[in-house]
Amino acid sequence: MNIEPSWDFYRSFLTVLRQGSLSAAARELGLTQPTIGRHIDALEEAVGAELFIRSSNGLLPTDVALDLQPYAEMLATTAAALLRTASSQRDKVEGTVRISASEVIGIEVLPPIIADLQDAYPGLQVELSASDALEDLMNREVDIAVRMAEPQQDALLVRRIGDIPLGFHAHRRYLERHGTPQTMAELAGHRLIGFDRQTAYIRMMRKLHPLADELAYSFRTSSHLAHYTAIRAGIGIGICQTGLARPNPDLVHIMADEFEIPLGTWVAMHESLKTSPRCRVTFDALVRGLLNYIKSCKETRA
Amino acid sequence: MNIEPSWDFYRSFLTVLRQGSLSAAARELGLTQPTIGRHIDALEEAVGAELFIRSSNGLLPTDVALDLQPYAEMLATTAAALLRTASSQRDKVEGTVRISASEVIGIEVLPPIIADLQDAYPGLQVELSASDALEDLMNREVDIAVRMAEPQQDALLVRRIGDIPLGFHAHRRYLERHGTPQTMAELAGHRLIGFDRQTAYIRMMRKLHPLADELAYSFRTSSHLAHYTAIRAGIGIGICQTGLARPNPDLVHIMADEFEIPLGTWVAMHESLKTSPRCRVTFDALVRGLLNYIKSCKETRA
DNA sequence: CGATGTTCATATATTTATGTATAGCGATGC
DNA sequence: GCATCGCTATACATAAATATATGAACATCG
Repeated sequence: MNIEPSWDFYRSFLTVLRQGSLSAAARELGLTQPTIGRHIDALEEAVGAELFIRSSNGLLPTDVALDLQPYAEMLATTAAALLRTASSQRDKVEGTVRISASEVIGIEVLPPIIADLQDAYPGLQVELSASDALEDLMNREVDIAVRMAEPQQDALLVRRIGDIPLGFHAHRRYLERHGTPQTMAELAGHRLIGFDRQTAYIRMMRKLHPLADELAYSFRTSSHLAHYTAIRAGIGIGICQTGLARPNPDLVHIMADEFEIPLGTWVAMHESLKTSPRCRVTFDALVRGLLNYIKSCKETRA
Repeated sequence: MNIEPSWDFYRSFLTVLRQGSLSAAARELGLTQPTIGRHIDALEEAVGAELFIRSSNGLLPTDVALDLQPYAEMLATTAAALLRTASSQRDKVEGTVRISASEVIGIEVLPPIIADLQDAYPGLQVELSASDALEDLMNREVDIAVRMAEPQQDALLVRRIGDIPLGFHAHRRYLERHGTPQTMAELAGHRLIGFDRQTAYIRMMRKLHPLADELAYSFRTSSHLAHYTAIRAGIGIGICQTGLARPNPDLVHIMADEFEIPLGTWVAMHESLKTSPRCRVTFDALVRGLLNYIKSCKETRA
C-alpha cells in the first residue's frame, strides 16, 4: 500500500466482479481484455491480496474480492450520482432523474405519469428502477423514491400521497365458471392467488382480515406483478390495486364493500435535491400523478 | 456526457476543491500542475459545465462544483474504506482501523486504551478522528465509533458501556482564593465556565438541574475539551468527567454528592465488520477500556 | 473426436497521458 | 517601482498505458 491506486482500477474491479470475466468487463467498459487484466494485476499488487482466481473460462472472485464488492458498488452509484447532478443544467429542467418504485407501481402506474412529464419537459431523462428492493435515498442510489412505508430518516423531503386501495379481483371468465363469492366465507371453495413470502403488506392483511389466514391458495408468487397478471389471466381470485383493475372491463372487483386494504404511499427525495429543478419538477409530477391515480381508484366504474 | 469520465478525474477534482489550486492539488497527489489542469478540463468537458473560475492565484469553485463536492467526498471515503479493508489480512490483526470519538474521549480517554491494544497487536494501525461532528458508520467513514447517544440504525453492532459521570470541578488554586461552594445556590457568586452552544448534553443538564439555567458564566466555550482545560487552568468552576479529574491531585470534585450528570456511552460498528479480526479486536478493546474507565470514575479518590 | 467459440496470457506497436520547461499574469513586499 | 513569489497556460519531449495480434488452455457441440 505504497501509493493509492488509480480509482479507475476500482471501476475495472467492479466490472470484472459483475461480468465474471476480463473480456466481458472489457466489452462493458469499452476497453480491451489485456488492459482490464493489467488493472486487476495492479490492484492486487496494491492491496497485497489475490482478488480473483484466473481460469480459462473466467475469473472467480476470492473472499477478499467479495468483501470489497459493496464498497465498489457504492463507488459506482456515487460516481453515477455525481455525474447525474453535474450534467444537468442548474436552472433548466434537463438531465437525468433516477426514480425507484415498487414493481407494480413502476410498471403499471408510473409510465403514463412520466409520459406527461416528459411531454412538458422534453429535455428530461428518466431512469426507473422498478423493484421491490428498496434503494437508498441517502446515498443517492436514486433521486426520488415512491415508497409503501413512511421513510423515517431526516434530511428527506417526504410527501404522503394517501392510501392506494387494494381489493379482491378476478377475471370475468373465471367468475362465469366458478361463481362470484359474496362473503369472505364463500372464498373458501375458490382458486385463490397468494403470496409465497411474508411481507409487511401481507402481515397487515392478516391483521385486518384474520380469515384470510385460513384460506387455501392454489397459486402463489412472491411478485406482486405476477400476482396481478395471474388475476388478469383468469387463474383465480387475488388481491390487486383497484385502480389497476378498474380500466379493464374484464376484471371484476369482488366484495368491494366488505374488503379493502389501504396501502399507504409516500414520495420522498433527498432534501438537498429540492433546489434542483429537474428533481423538483419530477417530484411534483409524481405527487400529482399519484394523487390522481388514488382518486381514480375510488371512483365507481362508469 | 458521451462516455463516462475516468474516476481519477473525480479524485483530482476533489483535491482541487480542497486545496484551492491546481498546483497544490498536484503536490498533494504526487502529480504535476498541467496534469491536474487537464483532468479538470476533461471533467468540465464531460459534464458540460464550468467547475472552476481560474485566476492567477488559484481556482474558485463554481456553484456546480460545490454541489458536486459531497459526492466527491463520499467517493474518497469509500475508496479509503475499500483500501483499508483490502489491505488488511483477513485472519490477522493487521491493517488500519478508523475510530471516531468525541474530542474529550478521543484525546483524554482513548490514547491509553489504544496504546495497550497496539502493544498486544503491533501490526495494527489506528486512525483516530477526535471530533464532535459525528461521522457515518453506514458509509464507513469510520469503522468504529464511540458515541454519546444510542445509535439507532439497524445493521450496527452496538454495545452500551454505561454512564460516564460528569460533575463540577475546579482547580485547588481557584478554590483556595474563592472558597468551595457546598450547594447549588452558592455557585451563584462564582466564576463559572459555560458552553456557548446548545447541545443535547446541555439541554439534559438543564432538565436535571433547573438551577443551572440561571447561573452567570464568566467563561464560555463550545469545546468540551477547552472547557476541561479551562478548569485545569484555574479559570473557575466547570463541569467535566470525574474520571479525568480524579488522577489529578490539583483538581477538586465539588458537590460530588449533590450533582452528577450521567453521560450515556455506546460503542458501535457496522455489523459486516465483525468478521474482520482487526475491527473485532479493536471493538472489544474499546469496550473493555471504556468499562474500566467508567469504573475508575466511580472510585473515590485514594 | 475434431471444429468452434470461449477464456486468459504474452509480446509488440501505437496511442495517450504525463512530466519538463517556459512564458504570462497578478499579488505582495522592500 | 522593481523584484519576488505564487499561480495558470502552453509547447514539447518522454514515459506510461493502451490496443493489436497471437498463442495456449478449456468448454461445447455436431
